[in-house]
Amino acid sequence: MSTAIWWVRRDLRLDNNPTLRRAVETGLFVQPVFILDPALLNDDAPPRQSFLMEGLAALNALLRQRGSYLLLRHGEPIQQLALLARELEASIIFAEEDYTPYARRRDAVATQNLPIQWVTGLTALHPASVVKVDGSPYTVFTPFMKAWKSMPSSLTGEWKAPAKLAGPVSIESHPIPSFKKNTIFPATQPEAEKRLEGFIDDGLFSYAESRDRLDLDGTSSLSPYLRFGLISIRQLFAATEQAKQQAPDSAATKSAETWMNELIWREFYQSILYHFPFVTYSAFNPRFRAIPWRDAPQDLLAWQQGRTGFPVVDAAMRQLSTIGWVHNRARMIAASFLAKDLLINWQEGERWFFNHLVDADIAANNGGWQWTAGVGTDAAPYFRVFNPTLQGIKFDPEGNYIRRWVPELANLPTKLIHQPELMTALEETRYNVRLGRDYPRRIIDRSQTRERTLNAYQLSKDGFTQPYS
DNA sequence: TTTTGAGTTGTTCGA
DNA sequence: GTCGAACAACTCAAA
Repeated sequence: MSTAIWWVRRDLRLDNNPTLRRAVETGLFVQPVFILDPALLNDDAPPRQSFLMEGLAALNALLRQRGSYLLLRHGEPIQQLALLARELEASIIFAEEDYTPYARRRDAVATQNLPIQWVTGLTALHPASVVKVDGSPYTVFTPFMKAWKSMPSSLTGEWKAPAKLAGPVSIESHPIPSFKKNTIFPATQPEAEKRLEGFIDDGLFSYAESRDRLDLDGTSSLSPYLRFGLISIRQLFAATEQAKQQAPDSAATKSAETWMNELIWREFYQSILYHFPFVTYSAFNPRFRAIPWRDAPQDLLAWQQGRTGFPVVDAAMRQLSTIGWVHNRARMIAASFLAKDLLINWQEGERWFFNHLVDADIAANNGGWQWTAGVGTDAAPYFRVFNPTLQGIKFDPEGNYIRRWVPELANLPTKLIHQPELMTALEETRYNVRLGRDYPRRIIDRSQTRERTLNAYQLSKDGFTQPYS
């Protein structure tokens, strides 16, 4: 009997895995394979790399319970797969589609050289299937969302991996590189399931009102699990749809709807990346490709290190470097500050986030940055500049988010924590915080930055003469 | 082809 | 403290 290879990529789970399911349904022996691609392994993103390794170890443990194992190799993926296919006498390979430019180049080579079958699973719906009647892609979220919801459901119900997954032969596997266990986001499938259950039970129906609160756990915190496929996006949609049927009131229904739309945002940005791969190196909107960004390495450094003197921005940036995850609103506040207050190229911020976030996904990270910088699809109007003080007061009313991540301000009363620069000398002594010594003074005066930014964006717009295409 | 309605997440100013 | 308008006029999607 021949073998089917399940090429594991960013679908590190057994249950509700459409790719594994396809492989199992061939009736062949299924051998799970993961290739560590040196081109994707670097030391720029330690939290994500570590999460991946932990996820691989957890997947291997699950497989061993079923008499199988994760066959791991290092090297150029297509070459390694070709070698393995020969060693295993495999007649077919199944893999989940991935839409980054790098993945698509690699996978095109795989299609030409290997007996490979592609399965949609990174998104609930294939990006090429949610398009306008003329076949062109959506570039505005709301029409995309409506079209997405009108599509026939792709939900196929729960699928549990078989209790036995033994392959015919055991061939040598390279060891999984060492990693540091993530104490905040344990990279296991049961942990992801637990979080989903917890969020559906207690969180989903209040999501609309609490999701923006920086000081509460109002979000699902599932993003790292979605990023590496420790949980299935279709399972999230199905669980949400099911819970929505039992919503106790219209507010709860609305909350479930809001959460579902967030998941559709994820589908939207995957679709944007699929149809417009140039967004990885260029603003989506050609009018905003000539903004005269500031070259301000000191300001960039202060932003990266959480030393801007704007408490909520600093809290976000320190949360990022400490745990590799940041509340979505805090991401927007920090991103808006970099692009629209410091007038530093959003791509600098995109890269920093990408290297530090445990959940960083090219499509979502890029989409979020382009949106916040006002240069992307359906973007925030460019004159919309977040005021970090107001955002802090509104979404961290007691200042507890700031106290947690900027501990030198923890003693300040709520009245001052969003504006430590208003402290009198007496208050500095009383709370034992000296500005410029214990906490930085503001690195910019925001009263001028809005106009500076509007001018810079206007210049780019005015200089743009090519027709929009 | 032309027209029309709509478009995630804000801030500031002045009444 | 609250409210509406301005920000700047724009593009997208669908009828």
